[in-house]
Amino acid sequence: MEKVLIIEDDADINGMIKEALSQEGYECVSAYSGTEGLLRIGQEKYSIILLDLMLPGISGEELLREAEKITNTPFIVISAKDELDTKVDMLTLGADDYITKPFDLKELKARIIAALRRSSRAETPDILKYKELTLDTDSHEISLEGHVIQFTLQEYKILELMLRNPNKVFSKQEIYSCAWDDYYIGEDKTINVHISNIRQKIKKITDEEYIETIWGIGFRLAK
Amino acid sequence: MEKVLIIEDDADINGMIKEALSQEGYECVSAYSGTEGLLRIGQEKYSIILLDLMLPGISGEELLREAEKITNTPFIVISAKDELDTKVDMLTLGADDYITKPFDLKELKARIIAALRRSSRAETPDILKYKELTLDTDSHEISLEGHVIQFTLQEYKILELMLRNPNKVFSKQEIYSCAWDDYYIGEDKTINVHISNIRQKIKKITDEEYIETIWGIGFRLAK
DNA sequence: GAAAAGTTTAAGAAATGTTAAAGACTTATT
DNA sequence: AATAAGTCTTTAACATTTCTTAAACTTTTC
Repeated sequence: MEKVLIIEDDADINGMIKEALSQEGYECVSAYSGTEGLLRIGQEKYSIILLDLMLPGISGEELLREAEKITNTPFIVISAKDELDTKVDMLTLGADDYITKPFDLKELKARIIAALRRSSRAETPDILKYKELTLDTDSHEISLEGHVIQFTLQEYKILELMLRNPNKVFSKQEIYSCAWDDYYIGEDKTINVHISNIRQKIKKITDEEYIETIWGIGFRLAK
Repeated sequence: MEKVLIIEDDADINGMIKEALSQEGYECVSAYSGTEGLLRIGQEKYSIILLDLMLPGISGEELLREAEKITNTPFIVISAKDELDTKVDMLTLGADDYITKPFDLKELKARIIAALRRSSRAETPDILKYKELTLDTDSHEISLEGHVIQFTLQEYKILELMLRNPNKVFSKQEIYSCAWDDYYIGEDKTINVHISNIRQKIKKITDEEYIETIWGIGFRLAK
């Protein structure tokens, strides 16, 4: 599902946008200040970000400049009618599109669709991170503290599964059915062996624990 | 210099846009009907195309559909204020952006700049290089350390695919559907054979490895 | 301390990749 | 139209890597 971050300090407008987009099937997250927005951008990957220019804390311009360093998510800038010159600058600076207040929700939706289409066309790789562990879905490479580690197919799949849900505890059944595209049939030792092998490869580089055992339940990324 | 095609039947508006953009240093060509527009698109490569929806001859929608087949030039659709639904469709259909009449020339310029920026970001170069390997998409020639190597069509397509995304690992399915313009049907040994043949041709010139096998996943250019 | 659950090692089984060669197919040439 | 040259696909034997299983060992829970 497409995840949208709405950075807008006016709670009414923020809520209205959220409601409208949620109805269309988007998953929405609201941020009410520039600093909060930046924080959320750093924590999670969004499909698209709606950014109001007038913000408390940090200005929209600054936010855009900062955000560009850490993500390539497309931005749609929202601003009042009288700031056209600023908007020209925004587009030049890096926003993907802009829209002026008051805006028609239909138009906003259309611009979101267009921006998402453009961004999917550009095809950007997914990069998952957890502590010092980085997984690049494009190159299928996993590196730890800068060192590339060679993982086998199953090991890779297990790590990808965990990195996509950093807090979730996975039962062996879940790991099996996800990484093997198959039903789970009794013998569960296989997964223990793979987990063990992953741990050993990680141990060669750092002593820090990356996979935690939850007794009787399964495994997850270590806190 | 950026070349702009303006497809707009109203001579006054067409002229006004042309004048404004020419002042900014764009080279403008005017077309006054859908058919003329399509003709010009076929004849010459434009950086961006401005398209009025209400056209004599052929509708803007139809034109867009036809044009998409022959070019990847971005379109900005221009239309009257009351056709918002149509515009939503336009964006979904393939337009890069839209703007409603009456519009501010400043805004039009900004949207042109944004569209050009996006398109330049997506643009692919004519000559792809990786280490000592050079592929010229124009002459369809591939050379290694200065020596031209004769590759067959399929070999060429596989190499082109890989050179366009130097880090990505390509599964056999991906290679197949890209180089064969066809769906993937089971038998996967074909690709292994082509990879093998490519490697042999490269080996005649250098011992350096250019294609790497990622077990269980596919192939990619060697680091 | 016994039972249950998890870890590790090692070896054989299974899956996947490589290469060479033959035949099928396509295209160019006479 | 026949021949020739080149290209693509399939087959099959072989090589390599990865996966699973089994067994011995360790840790946790009750």
